[in-house]
Amino acid sequence: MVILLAAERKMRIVEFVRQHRSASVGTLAKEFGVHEATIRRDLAEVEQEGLLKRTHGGVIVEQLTHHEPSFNERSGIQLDQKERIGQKAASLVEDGDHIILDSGTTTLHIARNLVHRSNITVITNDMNVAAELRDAPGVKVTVTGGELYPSSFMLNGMFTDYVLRSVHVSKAFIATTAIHPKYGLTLPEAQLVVAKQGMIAAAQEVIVVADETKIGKISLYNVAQSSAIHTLITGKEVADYDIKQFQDAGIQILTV
Amino acid sequence: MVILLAAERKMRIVEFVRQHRSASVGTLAKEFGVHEATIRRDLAEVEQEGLLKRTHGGVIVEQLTHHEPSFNERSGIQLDQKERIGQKAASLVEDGDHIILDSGTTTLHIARNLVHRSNITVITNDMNVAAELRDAPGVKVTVTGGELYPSSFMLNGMFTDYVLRSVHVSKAFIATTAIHPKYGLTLPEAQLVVAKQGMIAAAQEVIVVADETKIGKISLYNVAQSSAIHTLITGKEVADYDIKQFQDAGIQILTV
DNA sequence: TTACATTTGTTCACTTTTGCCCGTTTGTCA
DNA sequence: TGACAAACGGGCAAAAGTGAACAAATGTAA
Repeated sequence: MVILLAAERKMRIVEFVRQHRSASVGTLAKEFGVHEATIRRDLAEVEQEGLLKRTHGGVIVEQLTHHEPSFNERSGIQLDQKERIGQKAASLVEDGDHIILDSGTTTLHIARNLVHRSNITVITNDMNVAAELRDAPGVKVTVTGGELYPSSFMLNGMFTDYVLRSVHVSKAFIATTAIHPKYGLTLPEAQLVVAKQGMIAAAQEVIVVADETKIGKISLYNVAQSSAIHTLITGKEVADYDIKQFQDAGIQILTV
Repeated sequence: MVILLAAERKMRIVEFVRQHRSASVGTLAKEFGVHEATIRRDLAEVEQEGLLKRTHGGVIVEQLTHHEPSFNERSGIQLDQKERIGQKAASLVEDGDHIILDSGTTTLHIARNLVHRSNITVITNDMNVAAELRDAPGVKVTVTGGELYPSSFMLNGMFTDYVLRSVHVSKAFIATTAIHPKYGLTLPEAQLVVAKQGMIAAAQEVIVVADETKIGKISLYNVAQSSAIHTLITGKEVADYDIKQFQDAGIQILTV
């Protein structure tokens, strides 16, 4: 362990915590080879300067007050239902999970409900979802990259596909405009098919989130059969008849 | 150990500390073969000149970039300078160009000046830059992807590097916290080095944008030598002496 | 050479930093 | 809620660093 100047150690602490989002006093003490009491004294000063925020047991990065996380707030339609779906979906995420969040307004609501969680890694192709989770201390965010779709925040293309082929996650939350018990997941645009298929292939468990208006719909391009989908989360407005159809297709359906 | 004149030793101390980011009195004493008391006297003078900052046990480089950026960026002068640099940089972009825009506040100003242009492709690792150009009808945007840095909009990591290795552009606009005529482009954080090197390698013409406060600074990690940089755009506040130094190093320098 | 100024090295009293001890506070879990 | 362990902060002494005074070495000029 190289001995550092006190001033430099303080700067490195700030760097370290910014990279790791948070750190315990013990971790920092071991990292820099000094006594825990010394770390506490350092942290007191660093907090005084407003760079980090002290908590019991360690530090976290100071939550910036200007809460302007997402670039844009759209979608008034089905807002209440989407919010309920987002909350339910987020509750399926366990600490330590690595998940994929597809681009969409419903998945954005999932992100909002993950802000206060800890030790979660999120891979997304939506800049809005990424921006929402940007300051969440317990959430690591990876953006897929790719071409930015005009007047949206979705990324798509060969780079997106490459990243999705390079990862493996426990759960993928997929948004869609059409899901049908027999024909499965379909899309109106061919360009988006590969990315969604990549997400499905990268996940152990595939969870589709869709409000009532998407249920029973069929679009032109086939993305995935019903058998590839494990769970569907939708609103309680959906008819019992439809629910039964999905259950018969082997899909676990959660209505909220 | 070569015996140095006092004045030269002082200059060498400044260089040494700038390269190492910090140094203890003992290290410097051994390095220059003089007594610690002599080093202390030197440091007192050097600090008087405002070149380095004294701490208990040694010295560190005055980290304007770490503690005062919020102040600097809010200060109207700096903002004005960045705006001028952004405008000038944007004027170098020709219709049909494919360019890389690095993450940073100055490069964000470049993006703002590209909104009304046509037939331009922008590759960026900054979600803010991407969002700024999102609705520009004549600009295609590709985001590199990667891990999202806490409290910023920068993307970094293996996916960023992969994308940068996969593209070729006519011009890359690089932001930095330190550029020096002799030591070239340097960074305080090791993790960002590969991405910047990728941008430089992907471009036919490398253009560094840096306001006055970055000129002549040296940070720990080496990114690129001066010979790899074609053009430097900075504010007219920069001293003629510094300008000449960069010109002698073969860098075209534009002051606005 | 001598006289004098400047710089460097040495010593020492003083200050800051650090590690450790221990009583108090805080978070967790049954 | 109460018990328990972890974390905290204040006090203290050892260690490291500092500044000032002074001596020694070096440089300069008559």
